[in-house]
Amino acid sequence: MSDERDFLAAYDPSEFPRPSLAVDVALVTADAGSLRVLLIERMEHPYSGDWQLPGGFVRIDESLDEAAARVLEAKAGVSGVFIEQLYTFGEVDRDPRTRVVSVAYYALVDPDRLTIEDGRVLATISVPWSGEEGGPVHFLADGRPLSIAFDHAAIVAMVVKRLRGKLRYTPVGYELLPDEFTLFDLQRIHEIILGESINKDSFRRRMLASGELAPTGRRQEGVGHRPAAVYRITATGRG
Amino acid sequence: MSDERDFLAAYDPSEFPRPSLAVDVALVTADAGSLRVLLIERMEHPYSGDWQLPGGFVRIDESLDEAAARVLEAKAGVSGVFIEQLYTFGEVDRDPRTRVVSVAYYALVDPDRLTIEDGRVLATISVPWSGEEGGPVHFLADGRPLSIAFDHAAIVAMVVKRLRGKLRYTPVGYELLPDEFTLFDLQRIHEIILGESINKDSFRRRMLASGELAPTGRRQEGVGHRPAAVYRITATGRG
DNA sequence: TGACTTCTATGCGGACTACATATATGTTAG
DNA sequence: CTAACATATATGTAGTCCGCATAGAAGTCA
Repeated sequence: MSDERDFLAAYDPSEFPRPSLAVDVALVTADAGSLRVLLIERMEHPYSGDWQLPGGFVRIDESLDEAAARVLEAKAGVSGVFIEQLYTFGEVDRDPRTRVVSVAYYALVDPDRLTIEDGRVLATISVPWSGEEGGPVHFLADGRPLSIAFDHAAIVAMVVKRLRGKLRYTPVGYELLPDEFTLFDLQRIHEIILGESINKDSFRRRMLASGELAPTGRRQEGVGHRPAAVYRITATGRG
Repeated sequence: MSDERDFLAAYDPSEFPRPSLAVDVALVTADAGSLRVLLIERMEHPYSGDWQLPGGFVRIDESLDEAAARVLEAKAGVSGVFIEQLYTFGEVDRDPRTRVVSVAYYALVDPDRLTIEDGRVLATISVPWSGEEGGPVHFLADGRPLSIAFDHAAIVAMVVKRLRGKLRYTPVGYELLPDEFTLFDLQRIHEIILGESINKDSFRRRMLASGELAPTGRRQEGVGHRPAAVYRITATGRG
């Protein structure tokens, strides 16, 4: 039984080399007809000039969830948003410098709550596959392709797949909207995530029947046509 | 920017303490009307006498998937089965000895392919919640409750939740059956995973319409009633 | 040979969705 | 002030899928 030796290694870090442990966070938004993700420009080797997700090493005295929230706050200035663990990436050569295993998280936020600082970009995610097939995705800023560091493109690809999967049975779209919204706003979010158009009437009926929406009594103003009713989420929808 | 300091820590393990990284594997089977999971009795402090999942530390030169497969082979004698990453558990105090972050995997296997050695048990998983609510699960061996080490009960609870979720849109049940099976065998697997009975006719129609089943032309033998047709999985079902 | 058990096939009603049509309610142009 | 316009909202209809019920088929066993 090698358990004993393994535990010595765990107690004494100098005994056996162990992987470093990091978190990377994909901060995702839906805007202008596309999913978008916050990327940071790398200034150092390796992948200098490429773009990466906000990330950082896990400290010895914080949980993974805490590390992800800390990284999101420190490198994207965002806190208090929906954030969830996605998957852990552990290929041996995913970081050319040293062995780094990364626990990937994704966060969802209303684009109005974001401010983009220097050296950051809210890249458009281009998804060349439909449904939940999976596959690579591409990144654009101002219409030009971005080069992505490490395996971070694969992380974002998995986020898209996860979002599409969750949308079939969970009210994930609300996290990408402000507190109050119209049914069409919500439909637009669903269409952006799924990458396909949705039948308007079915969508309305489904959403209103779900019990997750509560009318505020208010309506849109100054929209040049009949104003839509404004809704917010019920407690059950938020759970 | 503290990246520089963090990277020094990554390069020089003695600079900053870093979490240990382990994998734990829940080897799951369906038998005798219940989901079951392989547990190993602990012989040492902490949790001496309690039961745990097969697990081990991730080596510096192997990927997470490789580590999980190695652990499953070394501690359960099983290889070549379905295995998939589940979730990464990283609460600070989940191991009282030292900080250990664990990437949990789950594996599915036909019970006939298992041999249970000394100090192991194929525990029955008792699930006191329905649907995909989630919540705690309990473990029984020979009708008596087992005490579970670390957070491994929570890991298995998440496996059950994941299986129920996957079953709605994926042919996960095949992994728990031998190569050839009847429709009722498959239905029994689904019922065990979901924890509720399924309408027989709807299930038949749904499965046959899915295109994932191919009749072998053979039938059951010596069953005391009309024998059921024997099926195997098509290529699309296996993907 | 006939009773018995389970498999297999078919029919029917309800629930849900996609698509089509009709009506309501605001803005804007003349 | 009124009519054109645009979109929201409501209603209707056909197709699909699921659950339930019924009936026939194909084995074993007394």
